[in-house]
Amino acid sequence: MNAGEENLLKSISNDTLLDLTQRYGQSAFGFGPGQITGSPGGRYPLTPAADFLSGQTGKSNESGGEQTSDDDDDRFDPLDPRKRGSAFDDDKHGGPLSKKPKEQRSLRLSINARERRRMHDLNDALDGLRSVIPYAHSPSVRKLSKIATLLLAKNYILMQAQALEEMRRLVAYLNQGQSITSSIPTPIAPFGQAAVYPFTGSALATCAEKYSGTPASLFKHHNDKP
DNA sequence: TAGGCCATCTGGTCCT
DNA sequence: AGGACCAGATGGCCTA
Repeated sequence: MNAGEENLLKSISNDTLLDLTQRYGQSAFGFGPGQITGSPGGRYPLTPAADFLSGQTGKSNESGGEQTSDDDDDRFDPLDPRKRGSAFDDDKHGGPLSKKPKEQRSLRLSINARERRRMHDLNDALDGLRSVIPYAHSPSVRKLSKIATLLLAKNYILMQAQALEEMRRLVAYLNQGQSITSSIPTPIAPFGQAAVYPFTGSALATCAEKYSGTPASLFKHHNDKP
């Protein structure tokens, strides 16, 4: 996780994230301390969540499209240096393609366009992933990097699986207690008392928070690497 | 200025 | 043969 994403965590939510960063720190992303070193900022502009979400609006599925030429992609901007591509496909720059036959050049441009669309589809899928995992989507928060998105999603899935498992155990425990104490009503011990409640302390102490879907609950678990 | 992140091009490989 | 997928190379942008 870079410093930009560290800042992201700090700006997710004034209340929950303060607690989050203090308790779980950077390991919430699943990175080890050694992987945090360097920590120069990310390149992301202060992109609102709606910014990359709006990139999906009105977007057709280009993978199944019939467009084949190099300039058919509406997201491809020849005037934008970051979207224009390298000088290799520019005759005026005398790139390798300029020495190839026109047919080969045309084929290469077609392949390039296809690859570009494929990568755009991949990025759209990543945007979709960002939109469903709980992290701040406010304009003041940087967009998650690709690697951070994947790691955060992985932790989120693992946390949800654990939450589900503990919920099952909770239901089983309640059902069991009901059958045993049906004749003699006994007060049930409060959550968190491990002596009478066979669940992990973390599961009990933050039961409500755990299932509320807050970022804190997301970052809390599964910091270890497989 | 270094390093992180990204988009794009490119050639290779595999699959249909 | 054509398309999908992949990884390496390259260069631009941004931030500390």
